Amino acid sequence: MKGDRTRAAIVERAVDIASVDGLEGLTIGRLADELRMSKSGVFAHFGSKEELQLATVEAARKRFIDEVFRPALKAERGYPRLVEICRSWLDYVNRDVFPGGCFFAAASFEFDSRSGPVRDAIARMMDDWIGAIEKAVELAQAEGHLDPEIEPAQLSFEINALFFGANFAHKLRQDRTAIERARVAIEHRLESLRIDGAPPATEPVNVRRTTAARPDFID
Amino acid sequence: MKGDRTRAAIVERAVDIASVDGLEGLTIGRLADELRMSKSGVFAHFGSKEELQLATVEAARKRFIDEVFRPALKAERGYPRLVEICRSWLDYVNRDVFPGGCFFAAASFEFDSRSGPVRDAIARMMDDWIGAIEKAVELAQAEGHLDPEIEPAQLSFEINALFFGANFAHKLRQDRTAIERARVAIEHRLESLRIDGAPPATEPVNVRRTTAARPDFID
DNA sequence: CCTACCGATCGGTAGG
DNA sequence: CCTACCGATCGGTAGG
Repeated sequence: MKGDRTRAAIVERAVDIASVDGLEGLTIGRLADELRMSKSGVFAHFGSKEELQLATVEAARKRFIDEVFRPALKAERGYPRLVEICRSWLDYVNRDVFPGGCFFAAASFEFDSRSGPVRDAIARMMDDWIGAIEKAVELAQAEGHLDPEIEPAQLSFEINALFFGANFAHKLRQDRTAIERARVAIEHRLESLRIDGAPPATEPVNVRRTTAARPDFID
Repeated sequence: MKGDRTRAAIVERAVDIASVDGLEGLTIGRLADELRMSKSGVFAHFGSKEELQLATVEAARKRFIDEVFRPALKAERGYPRLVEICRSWLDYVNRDVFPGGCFFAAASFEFDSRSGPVRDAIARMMDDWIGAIEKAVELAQAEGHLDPEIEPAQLSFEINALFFGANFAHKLRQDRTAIERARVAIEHRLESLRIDGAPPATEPVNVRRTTAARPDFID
């Protein structure tokens, strides 16, 4: 009982640390310090750093589903739900659900050239998530809301790419137009595939103009 | 002279290590082992780990420009060059110019929630690179090849996002359709903005169908 | 560029 | 859940 609550507290803290400093940057000593526990007290809950990392990925997965995916399922099945999943994702980055931005974007790029159980857990999560977007596309097609010719795997690839692009521009470039740019790109794309008469997205699509360019890319 | 060659060898190795294990995962001890040098021999070239990281980012920048950007400049100014920059980027991931995939995608997501000179160097590089894409868009507009209404910053945002999505799907998901999906998405988008009569891209755009979906995203 | 070393921290263990 | 400890490795230094 109490052990479970302690473990949960450790793992939630681990998720926040890892979203900023990475799953390899996560250390048992730092966790212990921040939670005012002994290192061995933290360690005992997991038995190895790898098990701690796996528990951290799993906790991040649950937080992601609770904060991003489940709320979007309330939207009407078909085109509205597909749009809502995308808006929910963009809102999740804006809301700082993880202090370091999207946990799984960071973890994906950290582990994409490694091997082992941690990489596999991250890849499984991303397969599932992209599969969920694909399923939303298929449902929108089945409802007669979306062009039946578009391949769900292609569209979910594009949507996910724009999510990562938004996270990147928002966090690294501190570009305050990033989220809106991604929303506009996604909703223009979806709108171009929407069947006449299907329920539209609730807000209009608007592009804002900003300034641009740096000349001196080559030294 | 000889010191310069040694330093260059250290830094090239550092780039390869960091593309796989990250700029924080890069250690002086491992570099020394792989290059059969003493730790202090490696260390003396830089004076601190941070300076080593900065030298590593700079070497990666040069390799990126040589392998991705400069070759694409040979293409005819305007629409053809814009397409060629995108193809060059996708080819660069396919060719394994860095063993861990795109160095700057990995570095961007590793440092996007940190502060300091290393983060700033990565952000500057990405600003410059995205600025170079913007400039290619502006040139295509100036040549009368591309819709003058599209905002260069919006289009370069979308293109860069699809690059990251390609790197992600190719490296983490080991999806062999990833590069082609990104190419199709980018070239469809560019084609939709191309002015009638402007020089087209050299190859046709083709979407291949593949299988999809996993059902059980929520446990 | 080397040997030899420093204190701090890493993941992990023993024993309670 | 703790104290007390282990060998290995970290970034960095002294002195040559």
